[in-house]
Amino acid sequence: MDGKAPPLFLIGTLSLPSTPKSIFFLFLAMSESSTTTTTTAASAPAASAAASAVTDSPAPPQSVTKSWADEADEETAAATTSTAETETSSVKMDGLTIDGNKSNSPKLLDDPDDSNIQAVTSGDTPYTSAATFEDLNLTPELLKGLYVEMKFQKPSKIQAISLPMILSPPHRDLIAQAHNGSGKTTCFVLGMLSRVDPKVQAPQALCICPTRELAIQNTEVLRKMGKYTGISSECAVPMDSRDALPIAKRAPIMAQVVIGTPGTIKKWMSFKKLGATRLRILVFDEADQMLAEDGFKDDSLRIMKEIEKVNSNCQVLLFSATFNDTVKNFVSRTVKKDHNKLFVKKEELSLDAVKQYKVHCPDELSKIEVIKDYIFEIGENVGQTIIFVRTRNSAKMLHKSLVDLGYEVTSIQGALEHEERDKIVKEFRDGLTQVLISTDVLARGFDQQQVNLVINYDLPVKHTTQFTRDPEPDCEVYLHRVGRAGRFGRKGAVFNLICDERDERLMSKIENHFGTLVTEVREKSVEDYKAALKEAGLLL
DNA sequence: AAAAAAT
Repeated sequence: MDGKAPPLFLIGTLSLPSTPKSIFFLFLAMSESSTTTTTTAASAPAASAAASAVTDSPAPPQSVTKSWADEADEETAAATTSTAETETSSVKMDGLTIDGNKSNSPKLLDDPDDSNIQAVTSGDTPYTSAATFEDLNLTPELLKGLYVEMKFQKPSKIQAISLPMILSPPHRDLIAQAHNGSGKTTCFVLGMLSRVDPKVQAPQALCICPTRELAIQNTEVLRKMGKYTGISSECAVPMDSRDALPIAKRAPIMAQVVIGTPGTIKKWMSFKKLGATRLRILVFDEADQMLAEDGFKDDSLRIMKEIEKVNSNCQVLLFSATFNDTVKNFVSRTVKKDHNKLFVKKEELSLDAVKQYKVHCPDELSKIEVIKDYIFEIGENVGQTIIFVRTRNSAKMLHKSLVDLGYEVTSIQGALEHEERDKIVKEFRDGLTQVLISTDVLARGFDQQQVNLVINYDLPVKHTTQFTRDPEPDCEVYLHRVGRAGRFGRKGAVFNLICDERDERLMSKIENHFGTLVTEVREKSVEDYKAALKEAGLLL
């Protein structure tokens, strides 16, 4: 691309439903390939070609830890050299240092969207940021859903920028990154709903998600938002044993929107029950995971190919809060060449509204002590809590320990039966349970506004380096876990339980990666934890 | 080999 420093333009100020006073500045880069200059009341055009480059940061060496997670494991000392990805920074950002607003305007704690999004648009289509939902030419039924059902007032920042790109011809593919809890789901759900032709009774929008829970959640959001549109939808996740008619015997899917997990969608397609000829829009939620080598890459590409076979004009949307360099590079080659993209620098990705802490625990057992003696003591009144663990076994064991101690906690992990998973999530959503122990099955996307506290019982570790002497943290997963708190700008706190030098190094690598400071809590007294939660804004 | 999906 170009190596010139593109000029910057201030294109809009917006506010969010839950944060009425917030003001943000959005800078977009403009380059020679387009010269757009329309302006509306509170918005202006998004721009063209320019791009982003992100780099990773390293950190120090070794040690070993014993945890329940490791019990079933074998210690292999095969030292893997840290992943040195061949990153052709085909994209660059020279003059694109868009830190302008940082120094100018003080950050508001409850502002979920206070950082910059880099927009790179293809061709010369001018996009005007949407100041209101009315700007988007939505049907009255859909607008009503937004206002009445969803109780939205105005588009969030990512919505304001991405929706015009999604909705206006020529309906280019879009890769969009935005912060956790900033309203990505609304972007693609609204996109799907508004691109469906109500008169056509066939699948026209397809959304693929990494977990059953996310597919169900997204389906629920779509049904709520689309309540007045009459648009039909189907959730493609494995069904409960009993009332499930074998797919071979089922009638073809007529629903206009299908949201599901890769396996079931593949299955439906291979049984010719899910036709792709009328598809107009294909969405990958948590797209980086859906297209990652150790994720669902094969499934995703397979599905895309199946669609391409019968359909040449299906818009592809890729959404996630994280795109590491490797995935980002691959992903850009997966979609059509003239796609648009929105990216956030990784340093600006961690949520300022969620305060991060680390707690030193001498050993594995003391982690439980910290949880019950301190965090539970004061955490009960600050909302719901999710405790993340690394393995299914950890989930089971920690669950048992806490239940034996008399606490009411539940746990979820992929080995549970579907029904059981659904039940546990429902109980948590209904507020019947206060504390949920989870593997990374819920690390991404799970949206429960009452969750204010996240505990990393185990830090997330990259699987490939897990048994090396100096494992790498999984920074993406870390960010997603943290993002379970602080939904839509709410306040939150994370406690990372650190046990040994290995954990120390993981933690500091995470801090380096995001350029954030994780405050240490001295496990001395309940007062210290109270102070921490006060600082996080969760206690008075 | 983790977790995720699902055969």
